[in-house]
Amino acid sequence: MEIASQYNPQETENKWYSYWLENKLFKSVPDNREPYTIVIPPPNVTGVLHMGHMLNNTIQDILVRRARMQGKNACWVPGTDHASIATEAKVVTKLKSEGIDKNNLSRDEFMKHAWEWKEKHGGIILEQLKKLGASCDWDRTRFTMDEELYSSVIKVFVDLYNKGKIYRGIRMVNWDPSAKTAVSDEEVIYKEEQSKLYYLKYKLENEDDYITIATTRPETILGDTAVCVHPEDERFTKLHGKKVIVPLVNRAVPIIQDEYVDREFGTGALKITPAHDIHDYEIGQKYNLQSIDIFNDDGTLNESAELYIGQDRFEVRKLITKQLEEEGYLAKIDDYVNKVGFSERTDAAIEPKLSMQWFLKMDELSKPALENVNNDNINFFPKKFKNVYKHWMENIKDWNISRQLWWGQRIPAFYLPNSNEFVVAENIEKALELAKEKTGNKNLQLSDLKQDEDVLDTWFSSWLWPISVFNGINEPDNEEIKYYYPTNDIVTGHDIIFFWIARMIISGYEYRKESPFKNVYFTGMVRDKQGRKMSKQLGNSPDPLKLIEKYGADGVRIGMLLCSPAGGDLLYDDKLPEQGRNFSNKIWNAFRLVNQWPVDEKIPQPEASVRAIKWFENKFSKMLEVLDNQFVEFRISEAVMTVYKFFWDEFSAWYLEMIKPAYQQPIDALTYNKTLEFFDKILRVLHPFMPFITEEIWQLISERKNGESIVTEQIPSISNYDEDLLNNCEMVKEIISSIRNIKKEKNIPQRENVSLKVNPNSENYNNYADSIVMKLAGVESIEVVDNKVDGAASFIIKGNEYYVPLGNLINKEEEIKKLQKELDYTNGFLQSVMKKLSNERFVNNAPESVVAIEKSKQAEAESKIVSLEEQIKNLK
RNA sequence: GGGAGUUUAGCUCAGCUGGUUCAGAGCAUCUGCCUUACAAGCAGAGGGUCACUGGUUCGAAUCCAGUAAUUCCCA
Repeated sequence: MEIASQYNPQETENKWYSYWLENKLFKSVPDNREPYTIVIPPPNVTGVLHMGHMLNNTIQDILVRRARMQGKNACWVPGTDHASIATEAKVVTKLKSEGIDKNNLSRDEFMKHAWEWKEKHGGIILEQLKKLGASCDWDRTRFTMDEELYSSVIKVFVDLYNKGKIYRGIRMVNWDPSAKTAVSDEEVIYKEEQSKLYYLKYKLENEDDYITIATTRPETILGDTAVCVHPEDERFTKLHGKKVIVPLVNRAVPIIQDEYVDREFGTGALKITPAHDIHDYEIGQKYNLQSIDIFNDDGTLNESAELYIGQDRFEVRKLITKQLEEEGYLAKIDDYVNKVGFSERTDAAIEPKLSMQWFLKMDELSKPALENVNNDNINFFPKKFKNVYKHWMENIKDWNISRQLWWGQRIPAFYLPNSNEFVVAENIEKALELAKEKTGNKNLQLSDLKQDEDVLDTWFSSWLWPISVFNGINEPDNEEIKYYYPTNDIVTGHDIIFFWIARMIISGYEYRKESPFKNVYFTGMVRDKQGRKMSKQLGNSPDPLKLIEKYGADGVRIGMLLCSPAGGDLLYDDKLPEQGRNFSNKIWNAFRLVNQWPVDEKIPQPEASVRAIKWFENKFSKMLEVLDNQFVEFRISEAVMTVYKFFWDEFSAWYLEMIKPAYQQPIDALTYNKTLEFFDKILRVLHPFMPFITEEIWQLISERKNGESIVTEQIPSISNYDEDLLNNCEMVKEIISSIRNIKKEKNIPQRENVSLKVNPNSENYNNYADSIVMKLAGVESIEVVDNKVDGAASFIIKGNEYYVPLGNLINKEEEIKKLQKELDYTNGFLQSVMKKLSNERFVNNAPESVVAIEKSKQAEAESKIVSLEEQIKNLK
């Protein structure tokens, strides 16, 4: 069969992915095997695949495929998250483009549009994951608003409410005026902004003097209810107890004193707007100040502002500055850099706002979650995130779980007629019963109850994900949850350690008395070459699907992993998938080589092949051991490098060369079969990393039955290996390289044979692998001698002297120079060893083994010096 | 302002409890090769005062302290 010299991934990848699906190879049902479970971090239903997903899901796929090949019942649960704010924003925008205003729709009508949008666009990202080769059990695909998952969330809300963990209260929240909802602290991104510091003059009441305050937000003066100075600030002592007039609105407000004020900042006098700044709010509480909320939900000014009613806050900033200046209140404007919070979802500037919200009490709930990470019942990789986690958990604040949106799980609180009183129940029928009980009014109707308008924070549903995907909230004793929970590993970016990881652990202990997973693997952020985050604005994020098209999924997977130590950021560069593609090609060509050899059953097995096979078996075992340890420690990028180098160097460059038959000569059957067996084994080790090419070659390497696949083959298991044999082979490799180098220096073609003479001075010498030396180095004879050889290039390995007689090709001058250089180096080395050994304190204090090592270094160096000196003498 | 991390070759990073394997890997660079699996390749080579200063020790990239740079988290 004619096989292309370059591997073409496009042709094979779709073929095998369909084959895997058709044969249900990723399907998992509970049985008596050990389970291995991962739940996917559900990507946003609005999202498309980006580089972060690529990395994250490649790692998960590797873990799952490996577990599957270790005979475990591997289950990778895929799904998506409803992303309330992001999705609602998308739908609103889409409706707008169709001329529909959300405000004119009923809740039900809007939800219909939203579901339509979800059905149409919500599955894109999962389809993209298939291109990457993700071996998810697709039959298990879940969505956080699926009925089962929705009801789980509601059930948990009711339960926590009944346990007294959920309360309603007025709080200063981060208000997103674009989405018109509160967002959590974690969803606010602070960015440095070039802004201005405005110095405004407030006139004292009934006096001609004034006090100057500094603010970055002049529009908020309309909500001012005090001016605050530091009690010990002598500049203002005379003003204590007086009142000032807020400009434009002419409201008289008190001057108060509090140590919160930073005397160095601005003028040392601070305006206080309790309704629109968290610190001002606290001060307002402390001094019983009035709160004047001057903003509407959309960020325009309301009637309480008295001025500029209905205009946007940023527009008002410009207008009011102008007016203040015109009316003589503006002292000056400075340039100023400050941090402004923006909504993660809509990028609108966050407005601190007082509003009625639902909260979850976290202090008690979070205790087991803190403890079990502290005591390593749950392991974080890398370890350093334990600190971050601990710090957050120890200072945990109540979680604002309500969002003023429609898309999401609606809060199951039902208000009594014309009242702020409410009951909480899983459905309105139950709520009605409770309401009747509560009011004693038997005549209440369903229509009398009014459900809370808010929905729950998306994370309030995804924190249940490892449980709810197995329906473990609704049916806590079902077979699936009992079998798959707790899951094994979770893989996610470290940026959602609080959003998601911490909260999943909390809910895990609350609802299953057990952590949702044993290991948490945090990936780094994918950045561009210059270290910048990938973002749409910068346009520095490559399209993953195009990359897969260009380099193959296997190539991209390898590329992502090569430079991604756990938790460390990885700087993406096209060089990476290119390296991965090159590796695919290397594997492909190794297969081509083996595949084209004619086999002759009758010819005997050459000795070199016997030795090579023995060596390779041992080398392979050792590699498996190394790889295993790397997986235990989640050193995935090192594991990739291990298999990469093993295939490229040990298998392709050494083993295949050792057993390669002469050009157009057949290979003996024993060696051939053994080589196919090795190839098969390596493919299985490689499969979790590169699923497509390994399947392609595995299918070609031997006849396979329909439905058979490398996906469900066993990964080779570790066996013992002989370290001495491996060391010996490393020595042989050195000999071969040395001879090749000599040939190169003397311009002797590599395939021209030379003879080799050995003066074996050390017990390390053996002729076990001479046949390999002869074959790979192009040596026609190896002869043991007991003295120096004239007219020869030489080298010393492990105390043994090797000579390649070259007659008049030898340039004595050059040879002496070379030997002298090595002699000088060895002398220096010996001196440093002697320095140690002559130090009494070293000899007395260091462990014996260390001293012994130094002594053997001394002996080796001394004997090397002797033979180098003799060689030089001989040449002269 | 508080806390955590990082600093090793041009780049990205390994170096676990101090002592042959301790100064490494991959990529990049340079040199020579279209050698009958692979130029997406082969054979070689160069490249680091292990951020800086001091300490502990017979011995420090490794432990301790301080300094600097840098990143992240929290306020």
